Amino acid sequence: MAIEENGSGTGLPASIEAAWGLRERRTKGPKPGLTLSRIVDAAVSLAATDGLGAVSMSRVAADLGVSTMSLYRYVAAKDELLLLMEDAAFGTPPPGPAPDEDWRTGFTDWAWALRAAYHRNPWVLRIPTSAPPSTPNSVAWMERGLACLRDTNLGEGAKISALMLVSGFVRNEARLSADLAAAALRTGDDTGQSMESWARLLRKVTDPERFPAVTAALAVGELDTPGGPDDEFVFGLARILDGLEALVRA
Amino acid sequence: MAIEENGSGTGLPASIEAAWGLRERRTKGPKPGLTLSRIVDAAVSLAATDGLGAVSMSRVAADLGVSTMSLYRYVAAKDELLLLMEDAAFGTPPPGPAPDEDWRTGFTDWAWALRAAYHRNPWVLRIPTSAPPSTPNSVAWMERGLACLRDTNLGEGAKISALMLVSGFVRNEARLSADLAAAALRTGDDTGQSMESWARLLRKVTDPERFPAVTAALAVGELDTPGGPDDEFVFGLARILDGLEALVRA
DNA sequence: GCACTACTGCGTAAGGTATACACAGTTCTA
DNA sequence: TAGAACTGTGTATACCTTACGCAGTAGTGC
Repeated sequence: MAIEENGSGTGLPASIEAAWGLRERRTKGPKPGLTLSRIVDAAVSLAATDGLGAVSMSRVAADLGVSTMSLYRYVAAKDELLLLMEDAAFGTPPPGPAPDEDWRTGFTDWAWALRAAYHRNPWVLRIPTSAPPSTPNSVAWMERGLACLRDTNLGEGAKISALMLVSGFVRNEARLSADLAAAALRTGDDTGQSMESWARLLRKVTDPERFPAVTAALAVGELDTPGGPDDEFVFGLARILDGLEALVRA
Repeated sequence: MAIEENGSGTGLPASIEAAWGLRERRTKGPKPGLTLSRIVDAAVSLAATDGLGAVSMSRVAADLGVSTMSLYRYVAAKDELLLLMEDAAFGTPPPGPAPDEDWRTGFTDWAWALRAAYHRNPWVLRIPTSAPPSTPNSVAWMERGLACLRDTNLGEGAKISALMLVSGFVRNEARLSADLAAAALRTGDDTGQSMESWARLLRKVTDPERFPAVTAALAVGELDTPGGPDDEFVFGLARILDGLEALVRA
């Protein structure tokens, strides 16, 4: 990602500044035939249909009917395009909490909304992360999350820590279930049975002597009947929010 | 990742079965000049010095003094090599909890040890994840984690959920601090100041009207003085374990 | 000892990737 | 109207993974 020193001094790449609405376009040369958002949209729909692996500069350009290199007039490197794709995938966050809403219900809604965004765009999870959030929608999501914690007695640092804790959890959980779904697709099972096939694998490979705890877990057979697909998420979120609540009450 | 149907029927790729010690080697042809572990070691030390991006099949082969294609006699695809690299990076987990140890202290130690493993091998965080853990050391780490929860009243499903919750948190936290360190390296700040430079960026870009909560957080200035590098980890782990403890006590 | 078989390592090549650079054409500004 | 600035594009480079076929080697069965 090329960070060039430009007038605005944000240290952001030019394309990201453009996404923020800074950086008015120069009026000199020929009118651009493309827009940053048209490029990003094309890349996003490509990722949605064929996966992130299908997103190459040439493929995106071909879908837009332009040459590969013309994309580089809008984006300095592929990294930047990926960053913008991520921003587009998240979109505008849902409205913040109602004025007198309990912080916990607001925060819970926020977490579920974030999870839904990942589920809508699972390819986002395959984008290699590079830096703290700096794109408009990412920061907007952050804003909404922080707003939920507004009326707690947490310090600002703690609020941000709590936010990172929950958003990290959501991302992780989404990644896990996406991996599970992908593995299921590879082995041909349907998604519900992929936990089961993992359990079957572990049973074949773990010896009870060396892996007593794993063996015990497998013995109960709870792994084979995974229950609803939301269970893992519900469990983890409840634990984290319980832990936060203990802190807020203190 | 090519999954071929072989005798053992684990559904695992041949190289991973070899890592488990299944699959005795055939004695027919010429003696192999390489070993799986020599290949993995070379790849790991390459990643350690030059980053995961430097790990290409040709580069690894060159470091071993063999041709690129000979690696494919030991590994069916690069994915498999990456999986084995990850397994090697984690290594054998520390011993499990003492017999009468409190679950919480044992679990805490486990989380810190996992974090240390990530910090020793930050390139692991750049490996795209693909499936639930199925390599020897990964499962061994899982075993040790589950062992900590042995004497709690949690169901086996809940134990696994708790394990995934904590291990996901650790991974996420490690990824975050690695990203921060990488960003700092890009901008030339030292690592301690990278939070500060992120705050500076946000200040430039967020307008108080649209982003009141973010602005408030920035105003306090707590972001600029990040405290110790462990703070975020300590905070998150404490919250999660508090949440788990509430469940265990109930 | 000899054929057979299975295996190893390697050279070549195909098809993909990102992107540096030069160049022609276009549009606004002085 | 000249010049500057900007756009799109073609070409070229330097990578990448990996499919395939071939030559050589080490055991096995006769």
